[in-house]
Parts: sequence; structure tokens; C-alpha cells
Amino acid sequence: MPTSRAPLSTRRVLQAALALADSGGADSLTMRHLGRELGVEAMSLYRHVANKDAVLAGILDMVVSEIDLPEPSKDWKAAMRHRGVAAFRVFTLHPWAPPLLMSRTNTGPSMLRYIDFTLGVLRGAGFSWRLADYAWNTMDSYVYGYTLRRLAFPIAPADYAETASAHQHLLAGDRYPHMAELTRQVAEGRHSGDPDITFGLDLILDGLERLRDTEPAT
Amino acid sequence: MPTSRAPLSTRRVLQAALALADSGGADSLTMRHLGRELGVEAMSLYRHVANKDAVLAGILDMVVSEIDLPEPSKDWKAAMRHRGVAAFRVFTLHPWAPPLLMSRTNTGPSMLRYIDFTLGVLRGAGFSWRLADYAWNTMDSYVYGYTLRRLAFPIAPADYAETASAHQHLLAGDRYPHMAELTRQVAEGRHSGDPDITFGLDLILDGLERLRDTEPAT
DNA sequence: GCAAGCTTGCTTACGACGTAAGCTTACGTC
DNA sequence: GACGTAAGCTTACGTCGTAAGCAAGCTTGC
Repeated sequence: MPTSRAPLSTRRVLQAALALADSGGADSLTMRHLGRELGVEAMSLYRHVANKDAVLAGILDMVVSEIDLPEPSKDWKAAMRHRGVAAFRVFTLHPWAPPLLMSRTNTGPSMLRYIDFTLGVLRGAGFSWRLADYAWNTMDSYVYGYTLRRLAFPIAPADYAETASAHQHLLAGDRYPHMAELTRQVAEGRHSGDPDITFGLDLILDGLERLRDTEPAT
Repeated sequence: MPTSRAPLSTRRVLQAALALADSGGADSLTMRHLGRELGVEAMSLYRHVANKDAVLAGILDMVVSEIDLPEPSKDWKAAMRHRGVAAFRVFTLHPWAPPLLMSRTNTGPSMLRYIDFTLGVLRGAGFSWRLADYAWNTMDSYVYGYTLRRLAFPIAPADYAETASAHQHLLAGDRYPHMAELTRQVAEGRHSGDPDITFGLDLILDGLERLRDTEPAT
């Protein structure tokens, strides 16, 4: 029986790379491992992708393309809110992606589409170009920062109270009095300790709205 | 002449590691390179540090300790603003640090001190524990996100207009109409394209103040 | 029908990396 | 001067990305 194997292609390589990163994180995405996954030697992959960097750029664009854009008919605040939440959700499904996204310049088509859509929403809502630019940058800084912090944090929100109880003694001294008290609040169930992404999103959106309404005419 | 060399120590290793990262980025910080820098073989370093991860944790705490905390007497908004700007400035001096900071849980003493200070400022300004917790988390998400985006962006703000001019033709089609127009605005000098960190900081701080003032009593 | 050339994948190899295991050397201290 | 201990060195293993060249099969032109 001769080896009958679906032929490789850039597309197949990228799909396998995405699956690999999703299942084992960024560290498990090596050219050798990727080759093994496709039943092929590592070097064979270089027929279809220039190098590992191209693989990363490719799967990052695939991830960004998953971010759901709401129909532009929506109220601009709802649309922007939706956009932020959608990005967070997608990144949660691909937790290896945000660190990579942030450490490289991403100008893939999906990212450009995402930005262009956002600018369109803001312009449609009456923002000046200057303010629209500031607005989406501020939104994205927050969303990426929130997402990264959340993904790097080793404790699930559901376990905050329990963890706070268990570690309270570590803050027993009076070196960090406020953290100690905050930890106590969480341990006693008086504060969840879990800032939802919408807290900051709405805070920023309300602020942007106010700026739009008070901005000198452009 | 016998080899007379200052003896190694954890401190000396970390100082050299910090210098190495500052001068050549995170990639140039390898155990072999670090050893060479100290006139020693890589394996000798393991007498003074447990492993590379300990080196990273150590120099990250050194970086965080550089973040200037304003005297607590200040107006809370000014203090929080100061804190954000100070963090950004420090990270700009150590651009290799933020990606590492975000990809690991950092509980070094400097970080704890930084958080405790922030909570103190907010509590002193009349924020509830819940809102104070949300507040510093929102601030930090923004500051980290802004910093990372800024550090990863390959163009200096001073070159925005020139770069926009040079690359305008890439957006010529009507696939990204809003980006094309925004780029034109920047190219023509009608918009700097440079969102200062204080834009988002003040936006968030104003929003937090409003929430504090309207929050039901705790 | 068959040779020429192109495509696809394989083999081998190089110079990095972090670090485990064990060795050598030098320096107190008694 | 013997001995315990600390500091640094040597060697080695398994990993990584990828350069260079080779082998086999498919496509095309005559």
C-alpha cells in the first residue's frame, strides 16, 4: 500500500497550526510538532509557508477574523460594547493569541477590516476623525490589557473567594494593609473581586460620548 | 597573574541581567550570554539563581520598583494620573518588560507595594472597596494595554505623518474607506494620530469619579 | 511513449537554547 | 595539614528554527 496522504497546502498547514496552538498553547506550536501532526517532516512545511513567523501571522489573522462584528445599524455604544466583548470571547477561546498579537505588528486583512468597521461606527455616530481615532485606540488598549491580565491570572473568578480565604495569612502583616482588607472583603463574600470587562467598556464609552457632545465643532 | 574577579552574587547576576535586557532586549537575555557578560560560564550562574525564571522575576521586580509613586497627599486624580504616566515612562525605558510582566503572575514586593498604594489612594478618596478594586483594575488594564500597543507599534509618533503619506496608496481601494480617510487626515497634518496616554487616563478617571459620586452608599 | 523539468517532501546538519550531573579548585577552620 | 564547603567549570541531553541538498513522483511537450 503506497502512502496515500492528502497533499499539503498553505491552508492545511495553517489549520493544523491553529488546532495545535488551541490544544497545547503557543509552546506546543513548533515546526517539528506541526509536521508530525500532518504526517510529514518539519522541513516539508517550508514548501508551503515561508517560515514560522508566517505561520504565526496566518493563524493570528484567522483568530481575528472570528471576532464578530455587529451590524452597523445598531446604536454605536451597543456596537462598540459588542465589539469589545466579542474580542474578549474570541481571545478566551484562543488564549495563546493575545500575547502574540501584542508583540507584533498585525496588518492582516481581518485586523484592517476590524479597525475600519470600528471607525465607521464612530464616524456614523458623529465623532470627529481625531476623536474617533482616540476612541478606538482607547477601547482597544483597554480590551487588550484587560484580556491579557485576565488570561495571565491563574485563578478563575469562581475561585476568588476561596483563594482569598486560603491566602489571607500571607498578607497578615501591616505591610500591605489595603490589600489585606480587600482580600478579607473577597474572602467574606462581600465583594466578588471579578471586574467584568463591561465595567471598563461602559466607563470608557460613556466618557467618549460626553467628549463627543462637548467637543468644539470640527 | 591569577584570575582576580569580583565574586558573583544573586545581586550582581540580576543587575547584569537587567543591563543585558535593557541593551539587547529579552532575546539577548540568555544564561550563556549572561555568563559571558560576567566573565563566567553559564552553569555557574545556577549557584546564585534557581533558574532563568527566577532571573526574570528578579529583574521584573527591579523594573516595577522604578515606578514612581506620588506622595499620597496629592489629589487622588492627580495621583492616579501620575501613577499611570510613571508606569508608562518606566516601561518605555525597559521595553522588554511589559510582555513578560503580562505573561506571568507577578507577586513581587514592588508590585504588591504598587497595588497597595493605589488602593490606599482610592480608599482615601472615598471609593468603596468594590469600586476601588474595579477602579485600579480598569486603570491597569488600560495602562498595560496602551503601553504594549505603543511599544509594539513600529512607528514613532514623530513619523506618523510622513509614514501615512508614504503608505496612503496601500489603502487606495475602497475596501477600507475609513482607514483611508483617517490616514489622509494624518498625512495632511490635520490629525496627529498620536493618542497620548493621558487621553484614556483622564477619560477613565472622570468616569470613576462620576461612579463614586452616584454609587449607592456602601 | 517518454524524456525534461517542476513540485513535493525527506535527510542531514548547524548553531542556538535551558539545565541536569558530576568534577575541580580554592578557601576557611580547627 | 586534613577536611568540609562553596564557587565555578566541563560535558552532555534534548529541544528549537531552518539552510542545503537530494529523491521521488507528477506534468507537460513532442
